[in-house]
Amino acid sequence: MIDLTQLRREPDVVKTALGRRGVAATLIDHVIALDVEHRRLLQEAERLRAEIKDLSRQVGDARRSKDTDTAEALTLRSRELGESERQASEATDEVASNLRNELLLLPNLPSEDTPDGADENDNVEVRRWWVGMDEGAPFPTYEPHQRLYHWDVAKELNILDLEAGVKLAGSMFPLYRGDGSRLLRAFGAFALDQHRDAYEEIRPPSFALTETMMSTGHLPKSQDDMYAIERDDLWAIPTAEVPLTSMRRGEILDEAELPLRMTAQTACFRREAGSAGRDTRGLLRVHEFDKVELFAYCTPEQAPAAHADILARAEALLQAFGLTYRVLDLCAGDLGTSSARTVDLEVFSPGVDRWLEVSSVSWFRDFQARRANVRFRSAEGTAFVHTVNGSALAWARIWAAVIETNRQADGSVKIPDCLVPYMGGQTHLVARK
RNA sequence: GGAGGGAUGUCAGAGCGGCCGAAUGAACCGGUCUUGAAAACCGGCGUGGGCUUGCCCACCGUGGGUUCAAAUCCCACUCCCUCCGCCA
Repeated sequence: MIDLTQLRREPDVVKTALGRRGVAATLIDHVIALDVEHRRLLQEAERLRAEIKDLSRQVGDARRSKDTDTAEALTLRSRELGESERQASEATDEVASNLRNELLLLPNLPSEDTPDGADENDNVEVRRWWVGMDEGAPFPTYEPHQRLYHWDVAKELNILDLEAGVKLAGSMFPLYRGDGSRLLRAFGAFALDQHRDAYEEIRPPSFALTETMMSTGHLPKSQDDMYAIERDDLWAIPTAEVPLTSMRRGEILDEAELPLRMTAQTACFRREAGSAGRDTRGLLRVHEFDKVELFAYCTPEQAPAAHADILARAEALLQAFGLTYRVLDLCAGDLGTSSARTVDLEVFSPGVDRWLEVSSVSWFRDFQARRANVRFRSAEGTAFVHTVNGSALAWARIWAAVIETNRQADGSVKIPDCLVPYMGGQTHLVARK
């Protein structure tokens, strides 16, 4: 949620900033008008309530001094006011609720460093990395044996059974088998171990309350992309960001606790409502995938470093896996609702011959903290924390990229060295009967 | 799923329908005393909102209701504790 006080004080700043993401100025003017109306009604309701409270006190005094006539008269007067107060309060609540609903739909202000642009085509490529780049090696040219789709490689090796997934849960719910499943486990175990030095490992619930989904900004706007369990009023989490951001919801943290860093691997559920028919092959786009998330509550001053740390860790994993990747600075038009600044990581996967998004590292300023009401106390008083988070990493696409990139001429797939201990010493995936 | 008990500030813990945003104690912050510390004593000490910056309003698990007036009475829900049932 954006800061209403800021909207009042500098409406033009907000309009310009949100205009960069395509929000119409008239929409913001409407919110401002609602706010003015709300305060007008609020004052009236509060004035009436103050008067009733005062009369009630007088009734009490009159009753104590056995002045029944005065008490009766005051009671009558107060009862009349009560009706007006009830109406005024209802009107106030209605406008307040409209105001809140509109406010919840407004996205965050992009940071100053976020590049201009309308959509993903305007994202700015910051840099690329590939094995040997530091020693002067050119961008990799991939061999023919690496140009096989991962779903075909997987079939040869019997490590993925997409048909079985379809049978169980419908399309885009993958089922991993044998070493394929073990590889997935290795990814998660390795990554979580890498983050242990600074991030507390959390295993949160896979479902969340509506309120929890509201806090990160996934509701109400992206409702159609979420799986709902209506009977129990729960939602399947689309990322561990959802539970982690709400872990300290409604609390005031001690400044000394910050930055408070956590990591969690969870299943992530996404309906992908807007992308039916796109990327339906293999693991490019799936309804359920495992992901390790890095998260931090921090002070505004700590936020840039916290953001940089998450990005560095995600990159370190990609480098450890030996994958080619690029870093994109997302433009204002492509930013997620809650984010002020986002950097995406995309790996190049030679089989499908495409860049695949495997991480998104975002800084939300106090947008989510305001929704979740997470504050910190310092010498200067209390203020909302900043939240930052990022994937390190989303495993389905990493799995695909490793399978394609590391396929050898003999058809086996070399396991990245860092994962070998997590694969029980196994160095290659080979066809098994 | 059934029966009973509970939910009040950072914590513990009072609270009669009427100066109750809330006693008291602890913690914490400041001061006096002290060479220093402890003790003692004095003062301070929740969050949010509105506007005429001094006042007003809201908040005692959540949401409704009764009343001139609700932390207090009534209803529903949530969570915690105890017991029974079921269960990986």
